[in-house]
Order: sequence, then structure tokens, then C-alpha cells
Amino acid sequence: MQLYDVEAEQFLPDRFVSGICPHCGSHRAFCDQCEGCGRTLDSTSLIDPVSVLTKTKPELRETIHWYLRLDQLQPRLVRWLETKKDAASCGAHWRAVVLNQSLGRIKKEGLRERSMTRDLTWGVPVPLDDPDAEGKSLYVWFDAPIGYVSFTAALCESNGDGAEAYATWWKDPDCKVVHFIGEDNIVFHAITWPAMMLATHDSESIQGEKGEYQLPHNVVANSYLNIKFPGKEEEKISKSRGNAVWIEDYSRSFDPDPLRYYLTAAAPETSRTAFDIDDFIQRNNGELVNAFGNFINRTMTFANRYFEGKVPAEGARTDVDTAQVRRCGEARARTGEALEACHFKAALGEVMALARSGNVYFDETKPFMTRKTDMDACGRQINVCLQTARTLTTLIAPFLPFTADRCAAMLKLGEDYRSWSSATNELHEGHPLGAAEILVRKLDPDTVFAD
RNA sequence: GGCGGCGUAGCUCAGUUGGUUAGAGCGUGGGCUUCAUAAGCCCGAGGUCCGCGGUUCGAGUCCGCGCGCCGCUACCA
Repeated sequence: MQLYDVEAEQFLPDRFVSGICPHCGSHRAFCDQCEGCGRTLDSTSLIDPVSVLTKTKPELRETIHWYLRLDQLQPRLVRWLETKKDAASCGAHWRAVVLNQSLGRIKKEGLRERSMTRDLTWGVPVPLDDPDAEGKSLYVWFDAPIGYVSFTAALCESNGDGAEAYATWWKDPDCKVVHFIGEDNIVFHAITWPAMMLATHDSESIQGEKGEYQLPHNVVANSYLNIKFPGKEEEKISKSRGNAVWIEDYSRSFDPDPLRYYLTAAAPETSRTAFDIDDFIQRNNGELVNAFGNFINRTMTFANRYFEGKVPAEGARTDVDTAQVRRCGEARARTGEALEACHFKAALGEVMALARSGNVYFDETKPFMTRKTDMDACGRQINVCLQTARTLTTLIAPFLPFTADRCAAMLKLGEDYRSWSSATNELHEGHPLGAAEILVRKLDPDTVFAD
């Protein structure tokens, strides 16, 4: 039985019916819950129910819906989620907030069956040859994740592989599916959608056997990103308030990479953060340009000016030299680990740390001094700087693809420079170099504010 | 009301399963350097890890209570 608005000619969802709470007498009660005392209500217990749409009194009508038996799937879901607590056993480091919101809720409240259909005149019609399905649509969170699969199939088809190739992506344990979402969508991706897939399984495997839908390898939820304009208070990004920075507008005047850099560096991975325009300019100029870009630039100009645009001989490396080369390998490993764990801020931090170590190495070995006293040492040092730049090119690629391409062009690297293992492939003596070009430019506050 | 999150240096944040003198970047004070995009490097100052209590040989970390801020509790995707 469900409340029906005769005038609007539609069934009413719980939040569309207001009335008086039978417990506390508050007038701010909805069908499912009272805003006054907070108690959850039975859908028919509300006193003097009124439709929010037409202010008329709704009547009870019988309707039929299809339910997802989350209650029956709960034990398997819990077993699956439990494995996600331990990175070692599941191979993925799940963020605490995702487990807390999903597993925590199940343990305290348990799951109830949930209707996956709605009495709607729009949306995706229930695809059943059943008179009761007439005029009913699928609940959005039932068909939205299925869309993940169907657009994979559509893509496979347009690629000429045939729609059935979707199984390569969705039904093969070797293919890890990772959902990147906002924190408000956690339960749908960590509970509802996995439950739907579990319901299709024949096996008792919690992850899914080959040929069965694979549950997510990881569900990575970010918090919200606020926005802060200079001289104003931090506020929520809102289309209606017009305080959003549109990608189309931004990309008309600026390169995408500085924005990528900032959005990664300031991402709300554990708690809400703000896109602060001042901070954006400052981090671009101080970190990306001064630390990273300048290291590449000072290395390239030096190599071009004093070594005829070729990689100088490696020579007999000193401890200081090998230590820097070793740092390149360590940075590759650490950045890779952080990326695997979806710790993108930390991963980017590792890349920046390598760039900074390059600057430290440059300052400590002083090739601009050895140039006058010991040309072999100078070449050895610039060789190490170039190896560092080589590693940086690959490591920065996942974050700043255009910048990486420009680095690769300067170092005359092949197409495969993005392959992670190639990061520490050393450039050989005599390897030709391109002209030194400015990688990233400073942002001028006045120009940015004008836009 | 229920569920969940956050509170660590002046600012923005890291702190994995409790384990030495709590870290990074920026900012700030002092110094060095010139290859480089007026870039870079070194050293220093700066913290009652929101408060109180508890568990423990040991708590930023675990438990309880309190204070403050925030999100979810949608037929939006």
C-alpha cells in the first residue's frame, strides 16, 4: 500500500508526504521520519498526511513493486566487505570512510529489502512482460550502475570488438574495477551495486568466479571540494549560485596541467578541502614551476650549453651520484605504491620530492663550478641530473600528461616513456637532447582573477 | 533523533596495524649560491596533536564523556 495523490495522479515517495508526527506532535514530519523528534515512522502512521505537491490529502492505494533482497544478501556482503579491511588479503587499500559508512551501517542497523521500481511516467521502464510492470520505472540506483556495464558493451561494439567483449572487463578476475565517487554515493557503490552483482552469481565466491560479475576491487570516495575566491569566504560550489569554475572557461585561457596539479594536490581525500584560487596560483608558481619546472629547465639549458645537447658520459660515479640515481628508483617504487593505494596526494608528493632532490643534488655538486675546474665531473653530474629528469618524465605522466609529453620531447624519449618500468631506463652517453623550453609558466594573479 | 566524518605548526595538510626527540609543503627569521622561469640550497624558530577521564610498560593513534564544525538520512546522477 502506498499513498497516492489523486490530483497529481501519482504515487508519492515518503519525502513527498508531510503531516503530524504521532509521537511528538511536530508538524515537520514526513512519511518515513519526523524532523522534530527524529523517530522513523511507518508510512501510514502520519496524522493528517498532505501531499507536498498539491497540498491535498493523499489516499492509500495498492501498488506492486520489485525488491532487491538486501536482507538476504547481507551475510555475503558483510563477508566481502570484511575482506576489504585488510589490504594484504584483498590487494587494495580501502579508505576508512567507505568501510565505516557501509560495513558500519550494516552492522548497526542491518539491511532491509529495498524497492528497485517506482511508479513513474519517466525513466527506464521496467523491462518485464508483466501487466503489473505497466507504468513503472526502474529506481535510478538500479539502472545507473548497470549503465557502467552497458556503456562498456557499447564501447566494445564501437571499437569493433563486439558487445560481448564487455565480459573481458566485467567478468574476469584479472580486471580490477575501481569506482571513483563522491562520499554521498558510498552506499550505492559499496552495498547496492555489489549486492546486485552477487545476486547474479551461481558460485558462493564473494568476489565472483571467472565468467561472473566481479565485485569492485576498490571504491574510492572523495569528500567534497568547496571553492574559495580571493577576499571571500569558502563556500560550496553551486551551479545556481554561479560560483563554479567551468572547465570550458578555464581551458580557453589556461593549460590543463596546472589545474590537474592543484586538484590532485588539494584533493579532499580524507576530508573536505577547498579550491582556493590564491592557493592554486601559489602552488603552481612555487611548486610546479619553481621546484619541478625549474629543475628540468636548469638541467636542459646546462646540457645544451656545455655539452652540445647530448647526454654527457656517466663516468665514475661517486657516492653522491649513485645516491641520487638510487633516489630515482626509490621514487618510482614509492610513487607506484601510493598510486596503487589510490593515495594520489602522497603519490604526487613523492614525484615532487624527487624533483626537489634533483635541485639539492644540483646545488651540492655544483656543475656550474666543476665546469671550470673538472669537465669530467661536470659531465657526470649533468648525466645524473638528466637521469633524474628522465625518471621525473615518466612519474609525472599520470598526473600531468601534457607536461610529461613536453619533457619527453625535450629528452627525445620514445613513445613508450609512459611505461612505468621505463622510468629508470638510463639515458646513454651521446643521447641527443632537444632544445630547452619552458615547461610550465607562472600564473599571474591579475590575469586569473580577471577570468 | 539515527549514522558517519573532521578538530595535529601562522596557513594547507600527512601520520599505515599504539612504539625512540610528532612530519611535509607554504609562510616567517638568518645564511649560502648563480646553471636556471628574480629560480635553487642550507640552518633556525614555531605544536598542551580540541578538552577531560580511562585502558596500557607506552596513546596523536584504542575506549568513554564533553565542546566545536560538517555531511548523509532523495524518485538528482
